[in-house]
Amino acid sequence: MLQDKGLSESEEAFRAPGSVLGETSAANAANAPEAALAAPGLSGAALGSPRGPGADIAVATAAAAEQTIENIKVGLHEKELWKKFHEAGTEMIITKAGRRMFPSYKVKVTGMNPKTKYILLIDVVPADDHRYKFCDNKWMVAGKAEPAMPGRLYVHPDSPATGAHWMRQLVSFQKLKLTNNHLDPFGHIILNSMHKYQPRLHIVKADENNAFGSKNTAFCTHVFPETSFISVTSYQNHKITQLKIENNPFAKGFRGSDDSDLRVARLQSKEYPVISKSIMRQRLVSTQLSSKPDVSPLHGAHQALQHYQYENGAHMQFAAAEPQDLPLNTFPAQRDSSLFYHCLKRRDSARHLDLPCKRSYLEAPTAVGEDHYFRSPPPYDQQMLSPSYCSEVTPREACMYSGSGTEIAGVSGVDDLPPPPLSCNMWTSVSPYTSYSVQTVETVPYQSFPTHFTTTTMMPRLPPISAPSSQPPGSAHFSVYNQLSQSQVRERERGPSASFPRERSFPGTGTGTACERKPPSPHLNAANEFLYSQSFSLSREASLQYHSGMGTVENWTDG
DNA sequence: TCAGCTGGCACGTTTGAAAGGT
DNA sequence: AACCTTTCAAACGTGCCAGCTG
Repeated sequence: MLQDKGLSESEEAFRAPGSVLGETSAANAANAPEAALAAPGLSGAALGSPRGPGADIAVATAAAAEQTIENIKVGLHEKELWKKFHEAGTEMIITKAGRRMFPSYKVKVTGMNPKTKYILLIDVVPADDHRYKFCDNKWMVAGKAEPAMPGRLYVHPDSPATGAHWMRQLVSFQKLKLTNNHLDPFGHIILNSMHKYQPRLHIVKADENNAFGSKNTAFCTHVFPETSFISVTSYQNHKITQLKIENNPFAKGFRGSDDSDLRVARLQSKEYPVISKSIMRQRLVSTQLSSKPDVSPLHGAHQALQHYQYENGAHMQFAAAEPQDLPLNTFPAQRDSSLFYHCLKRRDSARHLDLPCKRSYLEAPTAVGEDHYFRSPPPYDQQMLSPSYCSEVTPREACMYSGSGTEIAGVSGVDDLPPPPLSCNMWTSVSPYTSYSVQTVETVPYQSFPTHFTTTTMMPRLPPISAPSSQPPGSAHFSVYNQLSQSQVRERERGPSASFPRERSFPGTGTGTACERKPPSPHLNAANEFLYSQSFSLSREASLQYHSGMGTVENWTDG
């Protein structure tokens, strides 16, 4: 199950002549201008940064891991499609029940050690601290961002798996869902509507226990700027709607009757609004209901039919075009690309690939259920303004110790705060994207993060626990379990012998209450902890220029 | 008043199970 | 009995709109 079920693109798509991947390499950032590296956590030692006693040993032992990690390259699948959306200003619907991303996040990974196990996970971090509104066919800043939502991680269900497994074919995060439900029990990524976000892919080397966090743990982070998006509860930009309808197979019901018509409709859409089937249907109903008595009942239907014909490109003129429906490229492309993809489809015959490590991943009891090494960070503004917070906190101080908050006394603004309960909502992603390293080759009008490397942290820091978006009291266990996807929830309930069934979601009812659920995957916890730790690790080296998304963990004790 | 959100709807896709054939 | 193919139905994902809400 390398790919989420339902994924059918073949790896040949990446091998076919002419196919090109937008690729990032943790090691070769400087040599990959097309790559957008971000959030790198390069070992400070590799850059000659000052370290405390013992750090050199840790760095030396991590060298081997770095060798592997830094060779990993990640290519974004369907980069062209992503760019299409990006140029129009990608919007992602968020719903209470959770909505998938489209285009879905799929990558091709190369350069892994075939025998080494890795954990792949995604988080979605705020791209800035603005709230947006769609006005005059373009996105405009509408104020300051609301407090960040719990920065959940989406761990690929195959994790941990060998490099050979990951490299075998596309790695799909198709099942990742976005929600605006602050209390979402399914582990979906929680976002604020009308905010801009940036997904990030993290590749973490698993240790001998199929977890990570040991001394040699290394990781890299890959960011594709074209995958940034603005979360919405309903589409704002008509062009995005059309792109979704045209490209998402699930939205075929809103297309024209056949491809040729669709193509014409696409051409027309540049100049005239496209009236979808559903609009036609609903207009038909409303028109029939509201039509004047002296008008034939078919009149409305006729009008609606005309709309439908226009949608299908049967006519070249449409006088009733509404100005607001005119597509407008609110985010003009900054980079002309000739990238081309071969998008082949095939059934994934190995849909239910069962990894020996999966069982432990799914069933192993949590190794961390206590609040022993998380501390609430200062509020975002403090993070941004406080040099001590950004640059003087070590991972050990932040994460490796249990006990009192005095161990992170260097963290400004946290001393007065009680330690938060351990939770998978230990947001790894809360502070705006600008707060950590990003190398963006291309710039986008609404992006505010720097277009060149300015190193700060590997991962964004925790939000203030006083933030309104924080977990409700006593929800720690609940939150921890939240990291499991619905399928994982069901999988757990089916027991270890169960195969991987087709996923069914049960919004609202779920498959049990939070208190009935089993402990979360240790990997999920570890993922948060590990990545969170790196934020502090790299904060310490804020003055350095990083060119690789790699980091090491020193003195990690996995639970 | 209005921007944003929610719920219900219809449509097409996906997928596992069942049925039938080899 | 085992395997493969086809068919079917239910669940799912999607965009749409009316109505609701703060």
